[in-house]
Amino acid sequence: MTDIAKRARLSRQAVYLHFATRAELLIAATYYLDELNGVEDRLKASRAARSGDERLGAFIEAWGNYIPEMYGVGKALLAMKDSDREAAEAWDKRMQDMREGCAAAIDALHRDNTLSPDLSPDVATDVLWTLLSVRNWELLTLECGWPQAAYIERLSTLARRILVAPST
Amino acid sequence: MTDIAKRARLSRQAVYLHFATRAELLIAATYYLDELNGVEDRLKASRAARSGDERLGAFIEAWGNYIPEMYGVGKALLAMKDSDREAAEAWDKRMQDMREGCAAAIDALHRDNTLSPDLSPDVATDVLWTLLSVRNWELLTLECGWPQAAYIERLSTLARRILVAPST
DNA sequence: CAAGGTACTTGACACCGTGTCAATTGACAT
DNA sequence: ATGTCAATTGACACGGTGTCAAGTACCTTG
Repeated sequence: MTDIAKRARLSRQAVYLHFATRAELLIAATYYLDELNGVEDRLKASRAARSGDERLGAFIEAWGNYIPEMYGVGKALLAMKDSDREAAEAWDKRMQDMREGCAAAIDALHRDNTLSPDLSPDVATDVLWTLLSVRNWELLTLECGWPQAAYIERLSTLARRILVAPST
Repeated sequence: MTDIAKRARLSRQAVYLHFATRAELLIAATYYLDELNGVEDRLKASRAARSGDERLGAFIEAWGNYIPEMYGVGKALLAMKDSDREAAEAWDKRMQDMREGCAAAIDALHRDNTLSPDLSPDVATDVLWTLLSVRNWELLTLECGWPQAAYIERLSTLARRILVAPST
């Protein structure tokens, strides 16, 4: 909080006039960032895709490119998840929202009859959701050094290979 | 530290007579757990497998079943990774060791000529390493509710589908 | 101009968790 | 009986979050 106040050229106490707790501040920051980046619209765009396969690709691209934008605040929120109920709920809600995107993509595949036959929609959603987790992005880009573009591209192929039935 | 001391029926200060810092204690705990569970041997067993495919399966099973055993301490270590150099190094070392197991399995596939042709060994190792991360285990079993056996089985099929070239 | 409100300041303080230190105790071995 | 070792109690420093009180600077409105 001291650091944040400094950057804002405020006293630490003044920050508390705007946000009651650290968690609240971070959560507000995520909303602000979302608005700034027009995330809603970008995710909405992925819903326009016709085929399930296209939709999957569009969703991965939209979400995958969103991660680095929110990673700073996201990491801070994640770090306090274990000790702060408010932070945990905010994070989990975000992840549940994201999961709906996954479920929608899987559903589209399912309707197309292109969902890999040995995966139920639920399990497929679990897999996609986990594959696209922020932690995985962290590992692949920051630890393994994948450039962002490679991350998007490789995850798209990966997801497709796992989830989409091989075209006869 | 207070809680740990209580459980050990010691004063908090006495704990510091044995372990200089919280991080040191947790790290020692991981070593102790490893020894107790004979993890070395179990991982070694996976090296005996003949084909790359077998080796991959054995490794996933060994590591995947190791995760829940170390998860308690592992989580505590992970939680302080961002704020404690010692903890970060210990964790990263563990993950690097695990990565070697991944690399060995990928290498075996590569030698068998059964590694999926559109993946370089390095990228394949990155993918397997990420797939088998503790965070992914956490998401799939604790958040998605996969039973441990399902986790192992599904991850094996998943990994195989991603990494192993479809047999002509 | 005066009064009031608003945003902010400084400074003090409580609470919690980690880590340190000094003085003491009790058991055991030589 | 003496020394050593493991543990105890109690106090304290430090850093971070969150709270509170009192004061200030500025702006609006009557």
